[in-house]
Amino acid sequence: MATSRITIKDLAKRMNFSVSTISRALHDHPSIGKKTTREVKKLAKELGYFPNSVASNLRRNKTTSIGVIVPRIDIHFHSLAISGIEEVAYKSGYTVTIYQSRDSLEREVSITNILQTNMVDGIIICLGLETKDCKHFTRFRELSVPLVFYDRVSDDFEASKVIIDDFEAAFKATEHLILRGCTKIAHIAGCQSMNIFKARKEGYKAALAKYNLEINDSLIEYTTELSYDEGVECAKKLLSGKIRPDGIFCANDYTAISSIQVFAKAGFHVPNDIAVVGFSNYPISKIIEPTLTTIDDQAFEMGQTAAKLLIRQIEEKDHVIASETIVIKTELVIRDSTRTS
Amino acid sequence: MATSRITIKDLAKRMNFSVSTISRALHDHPSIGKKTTREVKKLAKELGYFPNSVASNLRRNKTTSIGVIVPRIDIHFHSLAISGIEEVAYKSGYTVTIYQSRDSLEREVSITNILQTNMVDGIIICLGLETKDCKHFTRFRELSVPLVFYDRVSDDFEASKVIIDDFEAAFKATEHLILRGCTKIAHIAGCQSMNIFKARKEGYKAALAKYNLEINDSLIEYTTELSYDEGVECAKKLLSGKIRPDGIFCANDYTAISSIQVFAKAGFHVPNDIAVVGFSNYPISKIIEPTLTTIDDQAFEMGQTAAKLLIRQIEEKDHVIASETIVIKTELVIRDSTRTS
DNA sequence: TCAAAACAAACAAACGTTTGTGTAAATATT
DNA sequence: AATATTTACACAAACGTTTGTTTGTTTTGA
Repeated sequence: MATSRITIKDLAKRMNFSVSTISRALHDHPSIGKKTTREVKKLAKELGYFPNSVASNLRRNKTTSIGVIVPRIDIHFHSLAISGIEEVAYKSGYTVTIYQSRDSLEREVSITNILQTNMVDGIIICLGLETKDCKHFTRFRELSVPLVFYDRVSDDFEASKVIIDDFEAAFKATEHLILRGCTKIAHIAGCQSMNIFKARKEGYKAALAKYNLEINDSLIEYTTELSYDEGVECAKKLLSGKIRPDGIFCANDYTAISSIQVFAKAGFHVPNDIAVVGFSNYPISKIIEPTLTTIDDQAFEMGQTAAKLLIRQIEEKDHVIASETIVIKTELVIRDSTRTS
Repeated sequence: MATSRITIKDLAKRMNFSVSTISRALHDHPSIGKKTTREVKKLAKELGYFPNSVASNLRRNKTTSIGVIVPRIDIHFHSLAISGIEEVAYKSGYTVTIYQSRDSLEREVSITNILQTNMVDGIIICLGLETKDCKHFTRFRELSVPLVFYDRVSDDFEASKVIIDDFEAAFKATEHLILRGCTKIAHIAGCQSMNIFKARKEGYKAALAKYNLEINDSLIEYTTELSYDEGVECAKKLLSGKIRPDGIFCANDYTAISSIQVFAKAGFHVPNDIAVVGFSNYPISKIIEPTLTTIDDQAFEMGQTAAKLLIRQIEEKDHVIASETIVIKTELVIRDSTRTS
């Protein structure tokens, strides 16, 4: 038998107070007597009263919940980011509801519909691969629901963003290879319709340029999704190409690992014959042998920052919100795949 | 300037209908004329009406949302499970809000408070390490909010559960080592206060017993959290122990990988000198060299099953709900770490 | 001692839906 | 043609809060 939930009304009836008095007492409103407040709270605890946030939300027109749209949550980068989001949301009293777009535009749009009826106070988004156009997000602007994009953002859409400087990170990574003596540095690139992967390639090129190394298109291999298997293919091409590289900067860790393995299997020593740098600092990168030098993309911190930014915008809603772009500092983590042994 | 949200009232005013007519029209209620229904829907679309689910939730006393409590979402097992949960929830029109207990009992309890005020329709839980006692969940039973536990469950608490047969999986894994010729099989075990890790150890022992192999306690190493580093320690102990094992069954993939690496570095060939089986089938296990034989723990499917079970219970709420325990089939994924080359 | 101020609580409306009931008009039944 | 039935809609209450306003009582200040 379900004992039905106890409400403010129940407390009011039991104590012969009005519901408004109970409500105010529970919120420590100054116009309620000290003694009354104490007793109301006591009884509330005794009876196991919990506020019904649905009712409260309706009345206050606020849900203290934020929606998060990610391509897939089982990708480590995103689960880490969500972890960061949840962490600051929890501490600020917000609730996090998650949605996977699975890189489908249709689903992303459908999620925006759901979010609109669900009345979240703000939304954090990492765009799906198919999304070229953010018009399905404009309505939130009209409804003054703040948005914060992270990692995969749209240049054309004005909103707050949390990103890393992919260009600078790639530059740093490539420069690291150069400084350790590599002169023929290859690049395994990600899908070029995504800004972040384009930026990584540009950073790579810029580093070569700075040190007067030739930029050779035959040393750049393209993938569509930076999978391990694609990495193997790319590495094999590099292995059998005209120019044998002595260093590779890969746009993620998976392709970096395939590269290491392909070259190692072909008899090359990593890093002595060929040094490899990845991107993301996935857990695997410190376990693989040799351990992988990589760029830490600060997923957790990105999530935290996005959430902080969003909550600030939610709570400053009366003020005009200036879109803000925060660039998170990345870190080059040097490990054995570039460390001369 | 925020154009304020349009409501049923607005539609009613514009069309000179009562709000009840609008509401019923939007829901295709038979007592509303075909023409009216059509026109209401048309105007609703034109004006960009979206239902306010908070109001609807309050009235219907139903939120079509489910809460998920996991220790940490950035653990691959959990992010995969959540992905499965989100997948079926999405298709059934439910929303998923996530909470991380971070293996803290205090936080787990605090989350139950939040969930109680947030009025979710049901909860999916993977218990934190500190949780020995589930009394903070009993109130949901009284409130008739269905619960489904997965993976880390409590034997003492009656509720629906989705688990794998850890005993059987461990048995299978160990048997696999035996059948390939291993006779001195070690085990790297997880925290024995958790059922699942205890079961894995028991399954290991049972397999040895079945094949009349000696169960030797000096071949069992214990860890507290099955970390990579702990795995290295355990493997080193096994390496320098009296009895040199020729096979290891590890309670997870990380410790399996450390074992492989420690033994390989000591000059042993994997799998010829020592075969290794892990547990979980983490992404890394098919990338590491040699690739790792392991038990696939079906995280995604567990999540899906938990969500299906929960939603069924939510929607059959008038009926008496029988607690149900579903055991997901695991799979032994045979790879190079046990495949004689 | 009396008005003014401060205190403590009640009243009532509102948030946007959903839904049981009531009621005219239109249609069907005889 | 009178009654019964159906159709199509309106009315109003309710869900559990929050909050502006009002009311009654007590305390303060001169």
